[in-house]
Amino acid sequence: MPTASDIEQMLREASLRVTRPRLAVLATVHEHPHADTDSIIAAVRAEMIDVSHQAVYDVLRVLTTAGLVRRIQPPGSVARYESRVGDNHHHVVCRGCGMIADVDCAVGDTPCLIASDDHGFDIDEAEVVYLGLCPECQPNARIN
Amino acid sequence: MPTASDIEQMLREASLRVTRPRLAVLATVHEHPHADTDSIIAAVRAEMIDVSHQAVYDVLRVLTTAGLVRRIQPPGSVARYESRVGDNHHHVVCRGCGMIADVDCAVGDTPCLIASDDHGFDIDEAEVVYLGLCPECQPNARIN
DNA sequence: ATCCATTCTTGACTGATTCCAGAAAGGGGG
DNA sequence: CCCCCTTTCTGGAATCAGTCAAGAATGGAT
Repeated sequence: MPTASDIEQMLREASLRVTRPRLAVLATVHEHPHADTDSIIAAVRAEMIDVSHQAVYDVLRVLTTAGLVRRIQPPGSVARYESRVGDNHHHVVCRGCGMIADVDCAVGDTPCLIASDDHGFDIDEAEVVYLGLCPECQPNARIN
Repeated sequence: MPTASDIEQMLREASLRVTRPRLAVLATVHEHPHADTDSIIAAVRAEMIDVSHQAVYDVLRVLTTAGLVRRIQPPGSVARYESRVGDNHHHVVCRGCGMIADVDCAVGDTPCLIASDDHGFDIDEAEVVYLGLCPECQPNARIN
């Protein structure tokens, strides 16, 4: 887990101003992977840091643009953010409880970038979402 | 393109009541792949069929549950619907204009169902979204 | 220390989707 | 072919995530 000064340095390296909301939000994303915006707001405020929800939305957009966090949008869920960037990894989403876990790509570094027919598109990224049941939800599903 | 009676039969085979809104919505999804809800409402009304937007939302949910249409939610876009179901195919989304095209899976029928570490999840589906630029948007991107 | 651009706050607003309750319509059994 | 019950449709209001706008505050280069 990065320290407060690590976080600060990340901001500086991205040529971003270092402000209290940014430090708090970025630290929170590192502490709570896959958190949605509301959870992030709650977590930041729990640290006794007073921020408007607007500021959090702004900061998350800026951090995403700067590549410091990654925004993921699982089907049927609001936007979530994570700090793991730069490696091409994907996600499993539980159909039962919505839990999200990271998975590395089975094939290679740029795994699914090969579509059978790309229709002339210039493809630069592939988002993969696996859907299934987490270990905890599997027993419940069998009962029904 | 399925005829009106094909559409009707699809509904019956799914044990769904045959109603005007359902016929119209299902036909529209066949005619306009990747349409969002608003476009579907507009297209249905253009056929002089008067439906409430609520009915369209209902019908789409019912058809999705019955497996007659598939709901897709590209990042940064509202929900869209398509009639191609049952085959495991994916989508390319253009970063420029938002256009969506179908792509078959490069690897096989159940392509990316193999995650390197599945965390104990029971995975039954993989959604893949390729992001890039469509042929039309590529020249514009180069200018910037 | 000062100044300007950037960022934050407050509060209102949009747009997609859902909830609700009553009205209407499908279709299997008679 | 008709009736009744269940499912579906209508219209309106509500919710929820996310965005817009204008003014106040703050970071950091000089």
